[in-house]
Amino acid sequence: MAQKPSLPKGTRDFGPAQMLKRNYILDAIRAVFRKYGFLPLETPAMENLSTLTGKYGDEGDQLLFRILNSGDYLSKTQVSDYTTGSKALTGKIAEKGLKYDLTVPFARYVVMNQHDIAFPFKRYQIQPVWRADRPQKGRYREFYQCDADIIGTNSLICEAELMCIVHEVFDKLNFSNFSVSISNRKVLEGMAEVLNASEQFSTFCVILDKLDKIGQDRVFDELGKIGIETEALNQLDTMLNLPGTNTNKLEALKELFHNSETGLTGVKELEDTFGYINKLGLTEHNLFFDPTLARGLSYYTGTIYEVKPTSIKMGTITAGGRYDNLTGIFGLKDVSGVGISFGIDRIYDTLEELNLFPNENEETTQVLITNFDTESADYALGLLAQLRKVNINSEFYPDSTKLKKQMSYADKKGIPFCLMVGSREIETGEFILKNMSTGEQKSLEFDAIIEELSGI
RNA sequence: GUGAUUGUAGUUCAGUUGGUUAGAACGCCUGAUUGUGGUUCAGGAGGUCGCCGGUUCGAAUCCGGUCUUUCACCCCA
Repeated sequence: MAQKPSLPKGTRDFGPAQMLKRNYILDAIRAVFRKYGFLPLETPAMENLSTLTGKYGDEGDQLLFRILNSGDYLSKTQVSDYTTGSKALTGKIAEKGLKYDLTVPFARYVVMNQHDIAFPFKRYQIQPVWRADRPQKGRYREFYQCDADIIGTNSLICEAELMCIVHEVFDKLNFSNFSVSISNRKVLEGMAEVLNASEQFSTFCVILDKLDKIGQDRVFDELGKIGIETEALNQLDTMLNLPGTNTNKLEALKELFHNSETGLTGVKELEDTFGYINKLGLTEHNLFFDPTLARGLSYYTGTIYEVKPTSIKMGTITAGGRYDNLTGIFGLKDVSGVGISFGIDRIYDTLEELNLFPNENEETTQVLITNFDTESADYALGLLAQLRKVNINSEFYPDSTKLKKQMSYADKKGIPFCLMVGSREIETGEFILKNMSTGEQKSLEFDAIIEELSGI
């Protein structure tokens, strides 16, 4: 008895209709990455666990998919490993894991190839990653990341260029209802200094990050619980709700940060970044300095930013930031990088919800030649070859079944034209070309048909 | 990892307090139309009610387990 097939939890098939749309997004992203001078890179699906573990925190380690060793994987274990618990045991029976993101394998690659790489190194990478998370809305166990990173320079011009990339990609996709929030981790450190909470900086960020989710009141409650005083919270309230333009906000922060060197550096970096953005000709309409932005704790040290759609309810669709010491964990110190990651799955959902996918698909077949019988099939194959020679996407129905079935196939596949090549047409040298959307048919010589089809 | 939730035809879903042969819409197949799709009409096929076990004279329905779906938390894209 046949068993019902199924997919592993959190994974999906992408059918032809979905793939055409996904490729539409990926092509746009890839084209812009190339335009800005990024080179492609791919790394293996699996990495040594020693490369992956310890880079994403304890939580992250638990979310790694581990690959069971090949062969007699129990040969290196003892009964005591089993009784000690699964952690001790997995270390001995699994040496490899599926990659968790693209950034750590990239850092591993840069360190391994540091002598061949011309710095600053600009690479883009579009690959699936895997997390053993419990799936939910917008979260899968296998999903794609589209990353571009510049490593080996501190220049804030890179930040500005990444902002241009964001705008250019979404412009290419005819999507304009998004906003970019940008901040700098040094600004957050400045805030923590003003609040006298530098010691608890990472806790401070975790709580602040919940702001748009649980609201300022509850965030302040939690901050109060970790010992931040009411007076300090009043100052924080001021900092988080600065009025005016990006420039106004940064100016105001300078006053508030007069005792925090780190904070002032952060403000300066943001000012410089905005300056470069202007010089690159990008209007700031979709770009906002947001002092409440607190994402990306793990390795970000400077600029941080994220992009969200404004007209619909949707999480972050693109994000990134600067990391000063990611290669340091593999032994290459003082190499700063900054990157961007487009979340194609969420961009897909956004474009779908806003109905922004183009209707026409160049990739689908333009014309279907119908199959009447063996003799006309031989003739039709010659015409098929000629159509393809002039780059008209075309196909020939492989079986000489009823016309009804063949045309129904063309209809379902969205093929705009059917070409009838039967004994009558072969005799007269005029073939019937049927427009499937209007139902109109013309009897034309083959040259005229090519002309008709190329003129689309 | 924690707490909920879902599963019935290819798809989306009905299915009463546990009671005879589990239904609908859409889709699919055949014909009306032997050289014409998308419209219309007539007919037809299609189900281990997720899986395993339990309660019962009797289970799609109640109970337990398991897998799966979706959602929230943790965390993250």
